Amino acid sequence: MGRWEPNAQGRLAQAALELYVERGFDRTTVAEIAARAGLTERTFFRYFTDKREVLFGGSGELEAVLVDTVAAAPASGSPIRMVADALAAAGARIGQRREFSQQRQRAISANVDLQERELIKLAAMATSLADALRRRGIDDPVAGLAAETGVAAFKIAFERWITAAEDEGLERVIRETFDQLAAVTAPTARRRSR
Amino acid sequence: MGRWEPNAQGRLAQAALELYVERGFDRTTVAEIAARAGLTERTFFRYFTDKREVLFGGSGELEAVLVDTVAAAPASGSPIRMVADALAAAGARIGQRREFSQQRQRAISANVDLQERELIKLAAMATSLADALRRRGIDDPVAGLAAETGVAAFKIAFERWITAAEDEGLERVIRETFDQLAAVTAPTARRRSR
DNA sequence: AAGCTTGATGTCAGTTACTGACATCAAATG
DNA sequence: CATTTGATGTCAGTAACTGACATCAAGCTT
Repeated sequence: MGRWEPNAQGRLAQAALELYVERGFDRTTVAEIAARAGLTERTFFRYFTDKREVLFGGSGELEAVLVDTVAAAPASGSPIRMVADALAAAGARIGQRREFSQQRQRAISANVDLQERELIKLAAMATSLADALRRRGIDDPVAGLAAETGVAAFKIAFERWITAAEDEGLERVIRETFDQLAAVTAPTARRRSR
Repeated sequence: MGRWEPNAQGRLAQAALELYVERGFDRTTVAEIAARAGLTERTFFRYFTDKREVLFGGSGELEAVLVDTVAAAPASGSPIRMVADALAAAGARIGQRREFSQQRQRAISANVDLQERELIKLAAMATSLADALRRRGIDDPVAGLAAETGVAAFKIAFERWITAAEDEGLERVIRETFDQLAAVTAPTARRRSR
């Protein structure tokens, strides 16, 4: 048996999520999180750069999925197709833990600081996607546009998935949302009801 | 002559921008900003909710422009068209102060906390746009998608405008970017090089 | 004009996120 | 067995932000 309980980082993340849901992000102190995990405040800050980051541990892996998927995509696909596939692959990962995602999102929705952090994680995903596209020979502005609009679609899809009465499968929702995207951004041809 | 120098809020905002550019956001204390404006730290926090907000004073007006433009848009246009027009109108405002925007963006680019704040302002714009669209009878998911992808396009346009060698006119860049958007998100027809 | 009210500002004390420097101590290592 | 290492703790400090109360010129009332 080791000197300390195992998985300090995981215990901290778990304790933080519980407390953020129980009493809200700003009525939770880092000292409380650490105490619930059987550790001290100082140790919390060795694992997480700040009080918000504790909810965003998986974002590095997700970015890797995006980048790898784009890197491995067939060259025959359009940029937006590559982006859609990458985000669907990421969605397949996230989609496996809907219960957790819902709890986490409940905490985030209740606090602006956490929303800011979520947004910058999504922005980082967009940046990684755009870089990956450029490595596939796709120039700006297409690379940037495909990445940013793709992430925009992902946001919409994620929200629909998380608030739905039952689990429709995040990957599937993402694909449906990308189908709708094409119709929405098409030039003003239809609907010209003159 | 009044008891105090006029325009305390403006002086604080000016001093903050200067200091953020001169030595960076996190090497600037609120006390320093206040001192440069001839005020105290406490007064700073009466005008701005936090140290970041001081760079985002205009965001309320911008949202109003977006909402008003969508509300007044001809019913014959598509949702994405309404969004494009609204963002172009907002762009016309911002576009008049390129020098200021560049300085401000230099400060933001150098600091993650400021980037987070900027992202949530953009997200708020998207939310307002979506709400305005719904008031025009456009349902989800179209309203949400048009708003989010529109703001995504705006981001790309703004970045191009701000980094360009010379001022091409933000409104014009926005319109060009929306034109490219349709091509990017179109289904995989072209480019099918099999 | 004397007195009262108001509103912008200042002062001060307190909480909490976060950081750097140093201490501890069981386990791994040689 | 002595040494090193790595995860944790302790402690002191900075700075963002908040609440409570004080100040005082300008304007209003009578």
